[in-house]
Amino acid sequence: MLNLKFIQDNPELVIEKLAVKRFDARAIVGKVIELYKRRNEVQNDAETQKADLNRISKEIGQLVKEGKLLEVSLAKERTVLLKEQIRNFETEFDNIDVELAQLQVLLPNLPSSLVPAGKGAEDNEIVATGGNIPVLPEGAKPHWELATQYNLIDFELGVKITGAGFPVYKGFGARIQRALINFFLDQAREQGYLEVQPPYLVNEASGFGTGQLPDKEGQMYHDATDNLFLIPTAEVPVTNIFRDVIVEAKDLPIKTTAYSACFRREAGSYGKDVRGLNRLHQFDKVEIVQIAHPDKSYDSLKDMVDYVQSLVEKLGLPYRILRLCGGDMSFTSALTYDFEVWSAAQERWLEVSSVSNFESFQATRLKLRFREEGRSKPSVAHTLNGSALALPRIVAAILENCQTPDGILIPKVLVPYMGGCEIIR
RNA sequence: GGAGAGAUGGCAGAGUGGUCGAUUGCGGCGGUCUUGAAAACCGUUGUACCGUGAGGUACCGGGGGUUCGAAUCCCUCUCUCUCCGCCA
Repeated sequence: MLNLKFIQDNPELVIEKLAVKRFDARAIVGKVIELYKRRNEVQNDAETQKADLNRISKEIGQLVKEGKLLEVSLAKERTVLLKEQIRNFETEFDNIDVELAQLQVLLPNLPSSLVPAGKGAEDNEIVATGGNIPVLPEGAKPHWELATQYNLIDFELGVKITGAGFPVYKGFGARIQRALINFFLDQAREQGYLEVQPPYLVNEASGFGTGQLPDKEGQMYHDATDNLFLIPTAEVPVTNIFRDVIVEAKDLPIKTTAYSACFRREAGSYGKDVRGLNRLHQFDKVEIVQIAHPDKSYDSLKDMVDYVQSLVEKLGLPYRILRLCGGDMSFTSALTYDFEVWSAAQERWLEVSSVSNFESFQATRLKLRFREEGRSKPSVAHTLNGSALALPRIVAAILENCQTPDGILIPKVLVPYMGGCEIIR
């Protein structure tokens, strides 16, 4: 979320920047400035009177000790009005504070200056492409047919056990999942990421910290009995490791990676978008997260984009990298690069990674700060994260792109992770 | 699920109505000493908000109450730990 003082000092900038995200911030910003000013006035009034009350209280303590009972009761009388005024100011302050907090979470993050204007997916900028689009043999099949033919994934079984969007992976299908997870984690470790295994259920404070709450609870599965949420991405628990934390500047950037299952309700999706592995309620993903110095966070972003690019390169998948336009970006992001791989039988691009710099937007909510050497005050850090990578669509692309009349060719980098299996027959 | 204990500053751990933002120890930082280091000694060491500043206000798990005054008393919620039960 945006800092209130920042909004007050830069109202025009906020309005202008959020217009790129197609968000009209004028009314909210105006209200914020008005309330913020009033809140400061009220705070000043309340604190001045509290200082008086505190002083009188001390005097009373002294007078009691000296046995001057008449003065004591006179002093007590003086506090009656003071206390009432303080109560009034505090009530007003609290009301304004609540109102400000509600307004504050309505404002999206400001997009970076690199973000192109635009409405939706069609306005995203392609900044890089790589790999070769394969020419498929006669009778090439989409991944859901291949998955059934080679007995890799049982969608029907998942429906029986749970419902649509919860496939059961079997045999080499299960194995290629495990191979990808291990490959991704090993690669991340070599890049200096610390591997962690986070909880899959998070509390409300964590959901708020990374921006899923209060607005997007519809995206997450919720356990009402204990008021816990199934994570939609490891980003939530991993980033919340750093909630209410002050780190040392010399330790930045802090690089963390985690594999987790991810759970998304995906209400409202239908049709070809949810066919096969295209969109699931439960899927596997390896996530990378960085905590960075504000001056260096765009270096971190580049580092992460380069790294994700190296993964799709190593897997030999045709890909492109998009810089998302204002209209297609998430609420919390300042700059996002999406990675898409070519799904040769479906003949469409599938998003497999989204790498974002949130700048101070999450960190402000998280109260994640860093301290420079010496005795300077702590300041708010920057957070970034990215998928590296999400599995299902990678599996879909491998099945489709690597199909041959003899079977599915396993990408070379995965063969050691598949017990030497080079082709699924 | 049953029973009990507890929540205080980076950590450990005092404090049971007034001068307590909070004794002390450890850790951290600065200094003296030393060829250097250790030890010893001295000093320093939370966060947020308001204020140009001096300074002020708040925070002892969260919320509410009693009181001129609450870390301290009362109510309530949450969480943690221990023991028993169950169990991967």
